Amino acid sequence: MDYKVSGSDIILHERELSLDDTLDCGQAFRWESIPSDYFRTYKGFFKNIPLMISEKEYGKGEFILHNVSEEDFLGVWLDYFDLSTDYGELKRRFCEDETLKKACEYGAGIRLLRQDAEECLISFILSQNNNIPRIKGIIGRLCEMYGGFPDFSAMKGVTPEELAPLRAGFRAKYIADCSERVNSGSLDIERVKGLPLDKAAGELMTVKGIGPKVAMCVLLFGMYRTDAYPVDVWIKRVNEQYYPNGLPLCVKGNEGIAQQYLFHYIRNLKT
DNA sequence: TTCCAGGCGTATC
DNA sequence: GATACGCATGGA
Repeated sequence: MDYKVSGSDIILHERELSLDDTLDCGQAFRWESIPSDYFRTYKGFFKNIPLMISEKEYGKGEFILHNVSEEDFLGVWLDYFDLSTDYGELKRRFCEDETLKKACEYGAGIRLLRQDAEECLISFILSQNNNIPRIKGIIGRLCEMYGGFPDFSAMKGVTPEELAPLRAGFRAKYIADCSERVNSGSLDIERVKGLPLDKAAGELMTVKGIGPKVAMCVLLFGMYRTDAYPVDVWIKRVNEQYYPNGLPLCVKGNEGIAQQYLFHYIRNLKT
C-alpha cells in the first residue's frame, strides 16, 4: 500500500482491494455503487463520516478517495479498509488449502472492513432470516429516521412500535431490546471487546434476537475479531462439503477473514 | 400461489 | 441437547 495527496483527494495504490468485492459482499450495508467516469465509484459511510471512493480501472489497484484530507485518510480510512494488513501474505497462507485457493482467486479483492460495533450490532440483528437487498432497505430507512446511523444513545427508550416504519418485521422488537440493554448498562460493548471469543459471544447472545451467527458477525465485522467464524446457511454448506473434519490449520487466527472469501465463493458458485 | 432470505425463540421430547 | 415450527416483509 502507498498513497499520495493530490489536491483535495487521496490517491491510493493497493493491489489487494476491489471495491465490488469488499463493499458489496454482504459485510457492510451502507455502500452504494454510483455512476461515474471511473471503473467503479461507491458512496458510503464509516460512523456517518461520508466517503466517495473510485477505482480507476479494473484490476489496477489504483483508487481515489475524493475530497479526503491526509489527516482523515490516516485517521479514519486507513484503518477502516484495514490497509495496514498484508492481504497478499494472508492469501498466500490460505492457498495451502485447495478450496480456499479457489475462493481467494474468485474474490481476490476482498478485505475485512473494520466497522463500528454498534452499527454492526443493529445491522446483523436485522440480517437474520433476511436477504441483503432488504437489509439495506431497512438500514436506509433507519438512517433516514435518525438523520444518519443512530448510536444506541440516540435510540434510548425506543419501542418496536416507533420502529414500525422501518418494516423490519419481527426484528424490531430485537432492536428495541438491544437498545434497552445497552442504554441500561446491562450490555457493555466496550467490555465485550476485551473478552475471550466464547465469552464475548455468550455475552452478546444474552440479547434477544442474537444467536451464535449474529454474535460472531458482530465480533468479526464490528470488533475486528478475525478468529470469529460466523456460520450461516452458506458457510454451513461449505463446512459440510469441504471441511467435514474442521477448518485447515492455515487459517488459524484468521478464520473470519477466510470466511469472507468462502462466503463470497460459495454464494456465486452455482451461477 | 408458494418459496426463500448472511437465524433465532419457543415448545417439546 | 436435539429437533420442529413460526416469524414480518418483499421479491422471485
